Amino acid sequence: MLVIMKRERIESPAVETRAPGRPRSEEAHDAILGAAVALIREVGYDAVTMEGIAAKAGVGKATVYRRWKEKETLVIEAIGRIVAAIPIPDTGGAEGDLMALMRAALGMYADPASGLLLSGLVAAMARSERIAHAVRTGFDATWRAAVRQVLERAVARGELRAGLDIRLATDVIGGPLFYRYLMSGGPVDEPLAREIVSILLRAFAREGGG
Amino acid sequence: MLVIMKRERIESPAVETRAPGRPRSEEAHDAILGAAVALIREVGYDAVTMEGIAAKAGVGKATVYRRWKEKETLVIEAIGRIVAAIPIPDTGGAEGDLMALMRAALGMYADPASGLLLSGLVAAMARSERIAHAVRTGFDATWRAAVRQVLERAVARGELRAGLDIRLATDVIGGPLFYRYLMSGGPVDEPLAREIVSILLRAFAREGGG
Amino acid sequence: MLVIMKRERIESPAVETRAPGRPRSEEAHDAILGAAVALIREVGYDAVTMEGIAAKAGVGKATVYRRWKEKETLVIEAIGRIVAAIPIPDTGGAEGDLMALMRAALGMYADPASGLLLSGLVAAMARSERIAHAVRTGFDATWRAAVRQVLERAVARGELRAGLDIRLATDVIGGPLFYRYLMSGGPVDEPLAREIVSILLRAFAREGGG
Amino acid sequence: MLVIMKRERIESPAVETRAPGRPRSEEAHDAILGAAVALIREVGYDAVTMEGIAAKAGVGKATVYRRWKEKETLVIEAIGRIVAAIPIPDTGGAEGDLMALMRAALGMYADPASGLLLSGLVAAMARSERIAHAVRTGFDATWRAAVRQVLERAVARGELRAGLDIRLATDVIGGPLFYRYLMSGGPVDEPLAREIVSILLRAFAREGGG
DNA sequence: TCCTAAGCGAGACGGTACGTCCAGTCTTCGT
DNA sequence: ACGAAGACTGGACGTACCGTCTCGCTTAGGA
Repeated sequence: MLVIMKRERIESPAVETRAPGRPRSEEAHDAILGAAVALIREVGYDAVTMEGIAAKAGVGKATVYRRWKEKETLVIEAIGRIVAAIPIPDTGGAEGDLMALMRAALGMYADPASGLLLSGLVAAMARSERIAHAVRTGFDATWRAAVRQVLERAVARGELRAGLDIRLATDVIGGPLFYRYLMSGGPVDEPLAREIVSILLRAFAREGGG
Repeated sequence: MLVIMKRERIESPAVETRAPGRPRSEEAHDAILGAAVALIREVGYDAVTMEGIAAKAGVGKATVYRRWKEKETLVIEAIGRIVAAIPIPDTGGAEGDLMALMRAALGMYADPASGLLLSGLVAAMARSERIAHAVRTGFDATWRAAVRQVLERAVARGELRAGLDIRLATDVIGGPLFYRYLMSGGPVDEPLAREIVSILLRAFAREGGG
Repeated sequence: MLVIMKRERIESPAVETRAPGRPRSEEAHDAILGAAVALIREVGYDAVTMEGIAAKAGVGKATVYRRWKEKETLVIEAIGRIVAAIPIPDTGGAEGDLMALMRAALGMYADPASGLLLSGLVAAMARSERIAHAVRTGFDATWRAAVRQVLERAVARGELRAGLDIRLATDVIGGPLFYRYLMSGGPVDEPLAREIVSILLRAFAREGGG
Repeated sequence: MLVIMKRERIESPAVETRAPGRPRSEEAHDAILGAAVALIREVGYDAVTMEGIAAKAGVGKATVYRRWKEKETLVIEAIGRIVAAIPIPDTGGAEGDLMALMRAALGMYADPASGLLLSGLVAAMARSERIAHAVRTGFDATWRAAVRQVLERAVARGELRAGLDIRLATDVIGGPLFYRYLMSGGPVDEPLAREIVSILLRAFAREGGG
């Protein structure tokens, strides 16, 4: 699952030594990243062009290339910007916590821009190991961390059995939504979320429990 | 989940009525697809060009564009050639049947071409409703039909509870593999498959059953 | 000078005839030539395509190529169709005859289609000696013959001097209109015609004449 | 009549204000025109391709298209390079001056490239008002200005009658050569020039003069 | 205060591929 | 044995980007 989060700069010039000459403009930097994010959401990954980004940012192409050696590098960083902080819920129970997480995910899928973003991302990941890595250590990791924390708390409370495979559980929670959204085209909604949480709870309930 | 089938042409001329004029050359068609497959293997997905494909196939560019409106469509179909069909298993038990299905899926994910195929497909689907429809009624529907048949048989045998949501079950079976393969990057292997089947069987077991 | 006729007869439907499987080759022939003429007038020589001609004639490309080996050959023949019989005037005097000829020419220049036709023709002549020959022995020759006859009659009547260079006189009559129309862009009208006739009469008046 | 002049750029960027950005390369410009001229000579007008020109000039296609919107415009300008300027003669007499002008024109017609140049120009003018205007205010105007000056001097000297229609005289001088060269195919030579000058002098001689 | 290095927006540069359009040829079917 | 339809190879067209390279200018810090 991915829920987009806040991420810091991936590529940056070494700023340790004081460079001579005019310093790089922080404004231009932000404008470029902002334009890239906007274009990725608007037209999708493939249709984004460096010229379009530069134009939208009101910046010369050279200014873009001075900071990012190639399109891929910039897009990776831009993708990192498309983040939502995902609050880790604490409702006191596993079901409540998981549903809160699910609702955050549903919110993302409900955004019409997400289809292009997600699919473009997936295509880019398949083509570039660097992009794949950026996405995995970026917003996917954030989601997984949130799920992990919720699950561990549930284990600690005795709601779920100790030793459950957290990675597996995470994929079971997020996978069906992802698959439905991108491939099979069914509704990605609250009932689906509820069913999945229910399946998970049943499957990983404390032994001898429920 | 999708397991690629025969050769469900995405772009195809209406073949209902006998067309006048010279029919399209099956040789040219095969040569183009063959050249595309060869080039994808040689230089990789991104570096494939329509001009290169036409040249390697010994064919005019117009002949390529007559069949595939755009590069993406052709490349997707070419990659689809690499992947194989899925037989509907009948081992006599739900677990055996589901694992057989899973192994077919694992086989596809194990093919290095699949990442490109799947991600290209996903990106194309997000861009084009036509492609999305073709994939959903083609590749994906085939997989879903196989799963449905296996599940219905299990219900008939009393292994699974009547009235289970087959669409949901299908997404729960296929989603985690798809998600792991394209997004989170974990292993898509036999243990994962076994766990998922196990979760499903537990979640949808006949009520009161063991 | 060339004088182009207003020739209709572009369409050749007339499908009333029952075809027992015998060639209607003459119809196709005429339809092709008619379509070629129409297209030359409509869009100019360069923009004419064999496909356009075949389509407009309601004929397959092969049918066109069966009769004319290449575009040039067809266009040559089509151009030959765009000729008008130019009536040789006989007003009883050189000035009247020449002005009658002039008015025929002015009529052609007044037709808006003539600009494209003429310029296309000129370009085609420069490119192809065969086309040049066709044009020169086709409608240019018709014009020259008319002028010649008028001038010879005038000589016979004693209005113009014997031994005048008829070719020169013809070029002096036709050249300025042609040049103005195609190059300098001035008006090609009655006053111009009158002046030219007047110059010619003065220049070639019988020696010792008025 | 036209005698091609200096280098009256047909397509040119607005040069009034200092443009931002990298200025266009004069080297590239010359290389393109040079390559175009060379190819026209080598393979002929029709067979010239923009790709060939760009390749021979060692230049990207975009660099060519940035300067000339279409093939025709470039080729016309390239051909214009082949032809030289026309000096305004001053021999002291109308006949001498006019014959000097005529000889300049004959020189142009004698150049084998001129047929292609002229016909291409004419075709382009018929297709494009912009090109027509450029040619009329460029090439053609230069010739007309020279003729005008010669004629006005002759009027001032009393050799030709006051109030003669200069535009008419210019067309009568240039038209027959142009027509003969492009259409009727007769010789464009000194005798023709001499006859035309003679006709003109007779037709526009000072009244009562001899 | 001026010098120098590097920044800036703008846009041209050489390339490569795109998707379209014809020329002239070939192939199928129907009449 | 035609003729209509339309596919075939080949190759130029004009466009759009890529990543690089000037241009004339601005913005600092250090001399």
